[in-house]
Amino acid sequence: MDIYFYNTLTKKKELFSPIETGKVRIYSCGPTVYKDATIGNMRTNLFQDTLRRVLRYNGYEIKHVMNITDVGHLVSDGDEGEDKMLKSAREEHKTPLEIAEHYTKLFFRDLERLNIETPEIICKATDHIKEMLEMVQKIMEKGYAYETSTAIYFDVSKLDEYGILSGINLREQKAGARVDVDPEKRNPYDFALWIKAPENHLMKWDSPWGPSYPGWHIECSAMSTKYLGEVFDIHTGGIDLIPTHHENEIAQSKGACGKIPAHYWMHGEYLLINGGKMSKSLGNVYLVDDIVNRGYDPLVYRLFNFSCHYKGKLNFTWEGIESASVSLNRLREGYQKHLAGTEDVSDEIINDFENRFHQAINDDLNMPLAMSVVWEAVKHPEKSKKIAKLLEKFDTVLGIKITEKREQKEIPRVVLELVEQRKQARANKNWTESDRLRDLIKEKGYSVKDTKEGVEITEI
RNA sequence: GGCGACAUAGCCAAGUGGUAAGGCACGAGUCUGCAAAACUCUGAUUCCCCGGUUCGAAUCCGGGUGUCGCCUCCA
Repeated sequence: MDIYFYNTLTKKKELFSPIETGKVRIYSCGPTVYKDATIGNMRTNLFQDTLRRVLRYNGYEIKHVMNITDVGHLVSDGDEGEDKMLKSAREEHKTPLEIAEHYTKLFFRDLERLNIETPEIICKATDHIKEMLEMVQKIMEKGYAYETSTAIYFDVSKLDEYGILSGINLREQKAGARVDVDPEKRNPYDFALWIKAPENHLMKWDSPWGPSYPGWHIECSAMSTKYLGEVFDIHTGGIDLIPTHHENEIAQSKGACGKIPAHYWMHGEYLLINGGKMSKSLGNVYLVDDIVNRGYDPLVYRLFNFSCHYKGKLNFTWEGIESASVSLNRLREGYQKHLAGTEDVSDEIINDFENRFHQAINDDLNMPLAMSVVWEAVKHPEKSKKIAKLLEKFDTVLGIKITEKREQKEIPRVVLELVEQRKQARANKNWTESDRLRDLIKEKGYSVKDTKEGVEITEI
């Protein structure tokens, strides 16, 4: 079945056609490991994970590379200010390496909690200084870069179409809108490929230009080339990376080898907080921890993301999370009913569900539409193992662990005793006592439900 | 000033020419001693406004209005 993706490069939905039959090579811009990853970062990772899962559903073999930025990302994209890693290190009284290790660990813990698959290759910027330097030299030799007293800059005026991704036109840009600190820069949009290190700079390497360190963008170009080749299939990232980072990656690749590095550029939209933007500088940031601390299964956040297309703004509210939480529960219970079901469902119905689900995910990852098919299957009146099996197949894309049962944690003996007492009271039809005990159990943090199979005890 | 996105029921949201998916909430019912959970049923003559094209438009065109994002950091 054909797959269509919206391509930021052409601003159109296009038929996906890989370079190599049956294989897809993807590069995703990963985290700068200087602070906690937010649920906004995770939205992008969820989008990328869905992309992987959809491609695999279609039978593709995937080679997915994600970088870890542990050097070179300055506080400002205009190549100004401190390196983010150094700033965090200074603020937290740690070494840059410790900072990187700490936040990398937390990042992968969040990926795991959200059931996001780890890309085949994870690569750190600091492990690829050699490759980066080689690329900078290549760009330099081809005449696309120049040296100043502080850095090696890419000369954007040497490219005929800098800005194709974001649609900016250099001539129409307001002069001076971008304030430059470095007067030696030839054009306002020139960016640093390599930066000469001031004395006492913590992270620096030897280079033809003395002790220095990489600019932010070169790592992605160098590592994607190393692991995926000069041109690969799909490049992904958050929408904010379009105007600077990805534009510059394209510039670098064109400078080094004359080609745009990827055929398809896909970008995930922002997650909003109560209708406005979330940003580290505004301080209205939520972490996966915040969701877990409110007692939600982290996969609730995953399901929440499927309520909207990846290219649309998604508004985060606790009401929305509660809604997703109820949904996740009902999906899982619905699955259990089909699993225990003994009725038969025609292959025609199964194929129709499968077909429509497949069509939805192949249409630029239309998860909201795909979910409507999932719900139809879950709510199908005939309870059948065939549907349970189908839902398991769907879950290879959804990743919400639909087969999971509600966790029965160890219940304290005190609570069990109260439940036993209540059972007695109910047998004696002593409802006042029964209700009193139910309140008491609630105070201990548990709720009781009287089902046909007996009493169900759940932690609140 | 430049670039871009969006506007569909109380909320989230799909749908890009053929007569409005789905989820949550609300309400009614089944079950229950009562609850809770679960299940069943129920909601837009209508898609921001005004024109136009068409047999036919939420969907295309023109013009408004409003919201948001980027061009400072951020996925």
